[in-house]
Amino acid sequence: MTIHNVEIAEKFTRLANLLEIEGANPFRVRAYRNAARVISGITKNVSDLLAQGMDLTELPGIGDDLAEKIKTIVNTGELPILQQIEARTPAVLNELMKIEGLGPKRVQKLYKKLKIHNLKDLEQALAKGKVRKLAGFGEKTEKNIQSSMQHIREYSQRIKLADAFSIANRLVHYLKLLPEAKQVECAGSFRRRRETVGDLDILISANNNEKVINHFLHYNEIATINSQGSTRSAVRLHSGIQVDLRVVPEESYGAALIYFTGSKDHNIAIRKIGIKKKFKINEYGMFKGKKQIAGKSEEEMYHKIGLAYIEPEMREDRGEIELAKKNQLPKLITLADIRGDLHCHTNLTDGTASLETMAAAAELLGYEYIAITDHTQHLAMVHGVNKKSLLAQIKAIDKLNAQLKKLIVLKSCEVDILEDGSLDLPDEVLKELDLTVCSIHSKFNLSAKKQTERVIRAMDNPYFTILGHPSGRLINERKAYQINFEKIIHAAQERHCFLELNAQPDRLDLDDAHCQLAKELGVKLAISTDAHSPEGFAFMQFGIYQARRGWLTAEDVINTRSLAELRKLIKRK
DNA sequence: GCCGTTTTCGGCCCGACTGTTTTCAGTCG
Repeated sequence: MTIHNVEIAEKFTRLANLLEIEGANPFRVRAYRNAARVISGITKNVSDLLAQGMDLTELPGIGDDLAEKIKTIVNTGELPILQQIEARTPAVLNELMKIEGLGPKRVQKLYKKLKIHNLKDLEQALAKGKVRKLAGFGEKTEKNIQSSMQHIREYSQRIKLADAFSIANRLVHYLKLLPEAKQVECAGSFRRRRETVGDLDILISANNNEKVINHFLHYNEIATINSQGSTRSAVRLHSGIQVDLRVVPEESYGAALIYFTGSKDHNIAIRKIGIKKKFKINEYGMFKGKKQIAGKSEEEMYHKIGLAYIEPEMREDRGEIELAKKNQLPKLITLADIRGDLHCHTNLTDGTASLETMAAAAELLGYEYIAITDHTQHLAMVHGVNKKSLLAQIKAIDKLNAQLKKLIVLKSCEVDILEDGSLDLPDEVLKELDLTVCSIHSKFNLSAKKQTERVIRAMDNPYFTILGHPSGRLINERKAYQINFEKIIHAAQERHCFLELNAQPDRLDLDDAHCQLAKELGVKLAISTDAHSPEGFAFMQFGIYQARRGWLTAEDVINTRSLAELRKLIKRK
């Protein structure tokens, strides 16, 4: 049995929560939390690394003790200290920590005084009015707990980045209407472009706080106001998302932007560098004694502590700070680098627009090329193409290309990878195409071994070009299928194939960590929208964000190339 | 529990807001 990194991380997180509830040394708790984060941030399997003889104490925040505990988990699947603690403190207390306003101290009190073990117990105690009678609790706390529980029941998930975009942009636009608001930005995980967003953190620089906060509180999408002070306020919108607003003076804007963009771990790391240089860093700026020496802009803050400017998408404390020290940060890809889209559908299968309409839309975007990739016959549900209909489409594309002035339409299709790893159309048809996108659309539940072999066998076909949506996950809906990515990426590298970063907002597949792994192992990606309509081409921006989170440069992505270069690059050897 | 160009012991990021207090603990980001 292989133990996966997420399982190790989950054990440490559970241990940290329970220790905290028991009132353990907070720094010990932090050490376990940190270990969970470090482990889950490693793209390679820790059990494999151990088998290769790696010394885990080389990892940041992992000392002799934690290295030993990780080994124990890998070898036995168990963490004895966690079992001991769970024997005396119920594991389900973890659930209670998710409620807003309940931290370790209050959870401990609920458990010890009222024998509350889980959400159900809590609900009953609340109904009987027991909670408000506890010392430190009161009527308002009781109400807050009830409303947070209600919210958890209704919206347990973080929302997708694309959904957050429309909500955030509308709010930012509203806030900018006020002349007193000098600079307005949505910070937090939104600005780091994480694939899902928990809440929105809005930062404003102004010299009239009262007016700004008042304006904010009159936004017509606000459902409830949770807190309001002279520099910050928190509300919940009708859409269910929480918004935290913070107002700072202009001379602090850069410092505050770093602080509120996070991640928390990135901030802790840069504050530590500040401390070494005898500076104090907070959201108001950088201080030497009482004197402010930086704070107006992010660039100034980073430079003052000897770091190159770090793009928000990289601020996860995954090694970016070390690179910034050496001025070796990658130049991240931008939307402007993209010259074409290699995955889109027409109304021949499940798209909504004709070949001609899709081509015209791509031409308007200034693209040099697109690949038309309709589904193949195995996907009968959408009338996937067979040999005959694909050959007809090829003819239509030839005809269209003769008329188009700026764009070239590449002949392609999204070929189903069948269960045995064969492709859904015969080679004699595939050889007529410029490239293929090969994807799994069936048999998601194979074992990791079988699924991996299936894909690698497909790559053995000389007409395989790009592996489409490689993990098959749908964010918040469907988990990735079991597959060994390291093996897949190695196989792609050996066979001169490519992986897709599918830019559909509910896919964003590959994820950031696997983008990084592909780059490390020398495999290039195609960032493609999988557009099913002309509007679908606009999803490219979300693919770019994910790519930036995976540290990709224009060099790492094949559809940043001119058509001639692309043709050379995708030619199988 | 981790870690060291002030350290192998004694630190570990830091400030705002709420609610329950009557000066501050708890929580959050």
